[in-house]
Amino acid sequence: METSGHGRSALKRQAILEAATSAFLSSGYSGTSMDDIARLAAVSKQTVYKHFSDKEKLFAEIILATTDRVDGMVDLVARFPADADTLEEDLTRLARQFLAALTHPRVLRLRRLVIANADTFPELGADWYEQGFERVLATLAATFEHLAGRGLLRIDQPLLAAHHFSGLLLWIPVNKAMFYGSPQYTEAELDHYATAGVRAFLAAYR
Amino acid sequence: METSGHGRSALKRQAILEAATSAFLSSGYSGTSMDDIARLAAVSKQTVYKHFSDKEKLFAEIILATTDRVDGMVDLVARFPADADTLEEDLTRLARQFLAALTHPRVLRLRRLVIANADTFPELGADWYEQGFERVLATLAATFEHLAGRGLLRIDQPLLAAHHFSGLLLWIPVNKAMFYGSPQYTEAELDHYATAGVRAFLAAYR
DNA sequence: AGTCCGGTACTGGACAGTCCAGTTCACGTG
DNA sequence: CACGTGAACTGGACTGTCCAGTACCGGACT
Repeated sequence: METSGHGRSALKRQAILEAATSAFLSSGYSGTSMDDIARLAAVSKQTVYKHFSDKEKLFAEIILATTDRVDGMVDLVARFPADADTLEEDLTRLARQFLAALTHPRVLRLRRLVIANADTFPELGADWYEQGFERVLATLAATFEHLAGRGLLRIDQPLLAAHHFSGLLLWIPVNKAMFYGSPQYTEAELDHYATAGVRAFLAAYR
Repeated sequence: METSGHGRSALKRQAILEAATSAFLSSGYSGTSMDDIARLAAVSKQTVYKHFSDKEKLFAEIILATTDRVDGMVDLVARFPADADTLEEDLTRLARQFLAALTHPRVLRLRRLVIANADTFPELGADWYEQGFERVLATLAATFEHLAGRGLLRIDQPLLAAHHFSGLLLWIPVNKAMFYGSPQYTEAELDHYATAGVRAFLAAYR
């Protein structure tokens, strides 16, 4: 079974995945019917069932597919420059990119979707957290440890520091976004969260 | 309509509320049927509908009823002692109580329930956040401002400091709990989160 | 002509909300 | 202390709707 071929079948499969993703994201798991998905993909329901044995499998595939996208974020963190002169500036830029990534409406809705169905699909929530979040945090911890080795930061528990870094940045906007529909943050707001968070982080860990 | 009377009707109403709460908390909104609730309350379905016009109203009432419980937390924060000698100790105790309150399994499940249905019941999510979370944060900000006035903390934006305080403490455990079923944290883990978070906070804000 | 594939109609089950016929309970009256 | 009365409650049947998953048919391509 090829995942990105160009045959008719592969194209239909792709169309179904895209339709299902957008449907699940905007209406939730139980709010989306297989008929909706088929209609949106311009495909018969039969074809949907030919590619995915049931609704749960389709849902799981969509959620897990999104964990690839954290690779970019991991690279970003891994390539963080260790330059004493521009540390605050560099950290702020990194923070800003964190915030942009995690307050992206699509990511927020995905997050809500996973949380909402964590009871029904326990392994999905765990996978998402481990493959997505913990991977970034581990990389960030390694980066901090490296910076500490150069004497740029004073850190004894790198992973804890990484948690604190993200907590300072993300708690407010992400938390709020979970309870409200999906507030679009302005650039200025995100800049403010980034600079304030980094300032507090450096005050604590430099 | 008395809310806590002892008449037959009031007792039934109470039974329905309790049954519905536990059903919704363990099975979610759409996973709970009105028949389930009636059965669990040992009451006829008709009686349920006599007290609550429909499922949405019943759900809303349950969620909003829980916002009262933050009063205790608000009091706790408002009565925070301004003593220079024991500041770290006092803050750690407060942090520990925050953590205990927010990692209580019931609170976590409630939180998931609200987030999961924030699309369907937008005003519920907003209310919960504002009546619950923001109230505590505002009180905490006022307390910090007071401490800053006494020279115990160095704070220019009290509300931001309150956000940072809670972010340092809660981001890890709450975030994780959203994605996993409901991990029971040990006392030792919570102590660790509290002391580490407070240490970082004081390093940044003292 | 045979084989595959997509569309449509169907099945079985769940569930919100209604209706009704009969029962229990609280309570004031004789 | 009986008795009657009205309100609240019960059990269950019923309607209309929605939906996951399946069966079947007719047309296209080979």
